[in-house]
Amino acid sequence: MVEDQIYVYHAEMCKVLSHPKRLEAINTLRDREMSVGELGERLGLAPANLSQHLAMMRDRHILVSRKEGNVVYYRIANPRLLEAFDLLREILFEQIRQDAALIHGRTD
Amino acid sequence: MVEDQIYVYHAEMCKVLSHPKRLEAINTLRDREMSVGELGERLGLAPANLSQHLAMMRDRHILVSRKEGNVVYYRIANPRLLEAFDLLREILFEQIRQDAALIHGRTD
DNA sequence: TTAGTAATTTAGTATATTCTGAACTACTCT
DNA sequence: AGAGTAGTTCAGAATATACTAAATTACTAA
Repeated sequence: MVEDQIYVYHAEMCKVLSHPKRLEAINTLRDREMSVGELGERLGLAPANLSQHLAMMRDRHILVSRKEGNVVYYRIANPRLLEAFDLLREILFEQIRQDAALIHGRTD
Repeated sequence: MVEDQIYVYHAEMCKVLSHPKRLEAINTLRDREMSVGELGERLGLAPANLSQHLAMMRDRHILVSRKEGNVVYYRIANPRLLEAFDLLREILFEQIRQDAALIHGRTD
């Protein structure tokens, strides 16, 4: 079925989003593009490792890059992805609050 | 940092969502709860395999289960998760349309 | 042209995920 | 109690992911 392909594609996108440092990279690029060097410092990742994460996200069209001289800048390809990022995060916070309330015996 | 933990938690959630059959299960449970047997038939999964997927989603509070006699029913724990599911899917469709347009030389 | 810098690619190892079949648990019905 | 059914758990093999260090590419500037 062609429907199956949607699930595969959807799952692949989620797989890219399923690493803390990739999520942090996306969130760090929220407002502006950034060089690989600067991003590496902020995330605390070795250049080779970061480069692999970025290539993966570029391949999935999550990020786009441009080169200026010696420096490569990455930015979010589609700002709408941040909507999905924020929504899921909001749902998670809600869930964490509920779980915490359960542990502390609250019902509100 | 405590901020790091959010990324880890967010990433773990995405990891659960990063399998086509798990996504299909979520989408199949959208409107009503379903027994493991019925779900297995719909998804075309072996009982052992499905059971593992379901346990994983239950552990992450994506699904909840209830037992009635011999039969176990699963349902979506938090309907808001479907909002995130639908939003990401919508973004993906948009992206696929754009990629297709590029291949076919359109600019609209 | 040479030395240096930014980023990427490659190769290898360690770890995690997925799936299968067999064993097991919990329940029903006779 | 015994046979049957629904679902789960366990053990393993196959595959995929993540990270590291070393080699490589593309560029800049002396």
